[in-house]
Amino acid sequence: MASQKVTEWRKLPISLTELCIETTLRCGQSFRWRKINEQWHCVLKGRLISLKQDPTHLHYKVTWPTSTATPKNEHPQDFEDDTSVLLHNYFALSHSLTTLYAQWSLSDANFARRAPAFTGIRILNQDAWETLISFICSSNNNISRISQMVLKLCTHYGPYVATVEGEAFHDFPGPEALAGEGVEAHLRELGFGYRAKYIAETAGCVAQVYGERWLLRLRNPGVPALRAAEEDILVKKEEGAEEKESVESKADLDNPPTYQKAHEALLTLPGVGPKVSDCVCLMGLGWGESVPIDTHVWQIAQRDYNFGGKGSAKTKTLNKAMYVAVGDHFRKIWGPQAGWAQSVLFTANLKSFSEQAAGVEKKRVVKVEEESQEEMVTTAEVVPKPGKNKGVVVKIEESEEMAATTSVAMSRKRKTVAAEVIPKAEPDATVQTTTTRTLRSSKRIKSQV
DNA sequence: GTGGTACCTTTGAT
DNA sequence: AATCAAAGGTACC
Repeated sequence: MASQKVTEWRKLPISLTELCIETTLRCGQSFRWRKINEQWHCVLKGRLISLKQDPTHLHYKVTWPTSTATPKNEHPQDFEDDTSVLLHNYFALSHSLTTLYAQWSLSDANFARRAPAFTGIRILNQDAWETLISFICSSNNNISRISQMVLKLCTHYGPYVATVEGEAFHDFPGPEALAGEGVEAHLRELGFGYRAKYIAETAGCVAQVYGERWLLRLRNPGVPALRAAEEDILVKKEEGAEEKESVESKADLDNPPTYQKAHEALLTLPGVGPKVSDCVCLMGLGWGESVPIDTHVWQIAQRDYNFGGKGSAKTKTLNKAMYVAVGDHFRKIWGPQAGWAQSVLFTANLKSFSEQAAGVEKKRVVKVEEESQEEMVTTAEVVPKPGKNKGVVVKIEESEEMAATTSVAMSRKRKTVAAEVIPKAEPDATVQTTTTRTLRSSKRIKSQV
């Protein structure tokens, strides 16, 4: 412990409206950041990162593990530069959040009303594998327990890195670590419930069938991976593999992934449905147009965007068609980074942030009171309602029509296929017929390995 | 092809 | 005190 290698504090210039770690790290994107003594800590890519923030800068220091005698550890100076790039990529700092908020506020009155209390919320560019497993854990669950479960995964299966104030920090375990024999039973003992099977089976698929590289190939090519060298590392790793692999690799260059393809591909994993797939696309693969529709966003869509209301009498519940319709609507009004805007409203809707929402809402009401009494009446209650929001009323007919066609396409893919077919990036024409998501077939895949 | 229901566990509300 | 719904859903019938 005394032999931990710790760098000095460094800083990146950034304003609180561009990034607010207090909100971004607590809003249910990443489940591993822990706050100790006013500093945030998390292991990313083998190193412990500690963060603190003031109005003008993000301060960070790095703690490297000592015992693991990788050659890199002998040159800590290389790592400091690496960490700066890592943080830049992790927080996706190439996007101007201020500009995005301004655009969303112009095109959406509801966003303009909610966002002022929740500035600085960014979508994190996280590791795809970690995002996948974390959000498999998230089903029918709450943020507090998800965080506990992810912590258990790390302490039981991930490599130890460092200790802060007596608390051990491990990195997130790789697919191989979670693909072992007794993992499912062990995770059940640890309180994972029915998710234990999903995690073990998905780990088996990724580690033994699809290959770890498969996940990286689903990334948005325009968004760099956490470490720029990540793809190269994986390519090198598998260079000695069979010829078939390299052929696939060439085919991929001709067929770059799209959001739709990535979404479909993830659906083949056990425990991954549309919502979890969208979370991985958005936060783990760099697809900004992905909009995960969970119970909260569905509530928002009904309350603030006229979904599931009088117009569409039948659909009170969120079915597959409605899932697509809601996402399409948000993409329409928010544009290519719709998933980023979604996370702002999502956070504003969380119970754990209700004070923050109420606080600014009160201030706003006072302001409005001076200007317009009529508006004041509608917003004085605890739950404000959309006032001048008629411009974004949903065109239900159009949405349902689109959803219907998509639904047919989605259902068509529910066919069992040989395991070898799945890992490949399919040609456009056959995308919908080459995937399966039945538990039986995923077991078959595992048993073939 | 849709819509309902079970699934693990914890927590907060009645 | 006991019971219940909800928690960033998915698989199966």
